[in-house]
Amino acid sequence: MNLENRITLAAQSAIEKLYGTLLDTNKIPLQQTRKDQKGDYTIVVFGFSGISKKKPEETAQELGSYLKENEDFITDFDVIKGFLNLIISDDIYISFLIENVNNTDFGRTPINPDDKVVVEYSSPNTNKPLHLGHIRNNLLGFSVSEILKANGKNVKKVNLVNDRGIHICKSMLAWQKWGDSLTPEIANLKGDKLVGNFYVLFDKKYKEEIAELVNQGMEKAIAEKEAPLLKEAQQMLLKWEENDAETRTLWNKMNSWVYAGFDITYKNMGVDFDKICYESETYLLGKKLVMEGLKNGVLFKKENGSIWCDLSEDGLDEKLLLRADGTSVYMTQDLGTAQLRHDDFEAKKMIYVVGNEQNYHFDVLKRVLKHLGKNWYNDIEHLSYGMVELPAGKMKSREGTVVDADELMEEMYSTAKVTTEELGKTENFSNNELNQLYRNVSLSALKYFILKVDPKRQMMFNPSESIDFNGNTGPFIQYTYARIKSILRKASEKNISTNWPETIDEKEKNVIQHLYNFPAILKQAGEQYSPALISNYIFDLVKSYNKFYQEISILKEDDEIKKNFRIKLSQFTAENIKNAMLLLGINVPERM
RNA sequence: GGACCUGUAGCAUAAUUGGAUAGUGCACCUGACUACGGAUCAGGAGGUUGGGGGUUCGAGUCCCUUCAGGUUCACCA
Repeated sequence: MNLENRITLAAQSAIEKLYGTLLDTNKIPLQQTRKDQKGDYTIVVFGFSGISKKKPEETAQELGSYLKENEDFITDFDVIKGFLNLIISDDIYISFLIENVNNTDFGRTPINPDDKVVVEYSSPNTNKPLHLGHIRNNLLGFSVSEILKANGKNVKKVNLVNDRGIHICKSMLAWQKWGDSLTPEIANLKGDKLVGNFYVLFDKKYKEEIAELVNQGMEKAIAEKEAPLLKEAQQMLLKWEENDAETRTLWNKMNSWVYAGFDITYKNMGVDFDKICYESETYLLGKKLVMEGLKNGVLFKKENGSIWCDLSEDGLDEKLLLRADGTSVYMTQDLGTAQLRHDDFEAKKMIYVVGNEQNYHFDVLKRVLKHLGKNWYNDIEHLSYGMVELPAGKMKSREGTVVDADELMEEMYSTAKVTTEELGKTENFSNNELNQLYRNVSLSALKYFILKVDPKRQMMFNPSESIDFNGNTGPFIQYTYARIKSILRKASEKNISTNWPETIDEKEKNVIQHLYNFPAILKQAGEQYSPALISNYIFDLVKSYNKFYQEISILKEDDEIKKNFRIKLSQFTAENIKNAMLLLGINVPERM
């Protein structure tokens, strides 16, 4: 039984004895005592006044006296207004450490194979390279998957590649027209970058056409629809859906360039997938579902042949599901994808890691599924995260205002190299090891920087200010880990005592209290899909350890029992830092 | 215009889900290495939680109102 339960149970029986009322334990508000107050746990007694018929302060006093008297793990208490602060016996913390120090699965729940969860993330378009927004998506998806695994879920990580649609045709068309048979090899360029350039080129030429049409006296809105280039792209999409051999060959070729490019980026980022799906494989199923829906009368057809879902009863508009020319739209694909995923995995939850700009889309998706009679529509969960904003505003690929993923990681690497050369202890490192370390440190800075922010929040990134390596950062945590490991290397042979101290110092206790909270934090992070909770936890743990480290000697302690205890505490802290950082997809180096 | 989201110190972010004097990091100022690794630690300064009202023992958190920003409402994805 954990400490919180022990306290609430003790309080429950105390209240019954004192006031004759049996309260449910979840009606007893328990929280950790603020750092600036004396005590470990606090019972908030304002709500008990009705039962005790006394002022909150008196109630707290009585309750505190009773608990101190009758519970040996509560050694003292302190009352401030309606707050009853309890002081817990050191024994509890000492034995907690002893019991868990060798538990490498501390806080984790064993995986239950039946508790299946699908996490979809990344989901790039194959017409442009990955940028900072994708980085947030990838890191979140990967980390949330790890967190769910640690909470016992059987997680399948899925990448749904958006490989078809008019936008893909645009870059294909541009390459066909002006590409001059250029390949990534000839251009000496990553495939995704090359294709992205043609997407931008299309947009440029398209805008030129519009300008010309407007010059000739056409209205801008009409010109945007009538521009020959757009018509050509639409033709191409039609040919693609008709399985035209030439179009498909070009499509396959250009997409394979992009995939080769993405693979490099994913590898550098350290994310991976259990399965890669392609929308080109699901849109037909989507079409089928739409036709079924039409037959069953839950959808309707307009005069021009387009098919719609009426969501006015849900307080929304009509939603297009198939165009008049019979080609599918984004929603069509997603219907198919959802069905396929539901059938394939039999998952209890299907989590989509997608930006909050698509909140409406997922709302509609679930409602359409409901209309189609898919009673599992509620298994879909949209993990909606905020946009990454630059000082200049939103990133737009077509306008070139993006922070490229590869370039950003490259810059971080250089910074890590400079910093490590200046401060690191890397004598004896081979070139290979150095390279690994720079990569490790730079990725930790980047990943931590992004994951420490609550996913729901929009976050700010200023490319001209490089990401920090001091303070609340990944490298700071890595440094603490490396320093502990250094101590442990020196301590390994001297560690002989098997006895434990009877009391501990305030600083030691503080570290243990943080460690003690880890399982609860992990659980909460799993419920809220929030890596930020984990990163905040690690930072607080590390700070408390550093305070302890700075003030209390470990290896120079004469008392063997105390020394041994402090080594164990350091060992457990290091292990926990390592495991918690892995939940964020970050590795910690033994030396740096 | 309708719908949804977000406003916390110069910047970036927390707040145990309604609890105590709103924490923390960067940047700024002061101090600590003949030390187990100073990428550290100790201290200082910096706040009307966008504004106004309400609910109650108690509000950054809930309700109303107002201001500012963002997203979305496509035969784009």
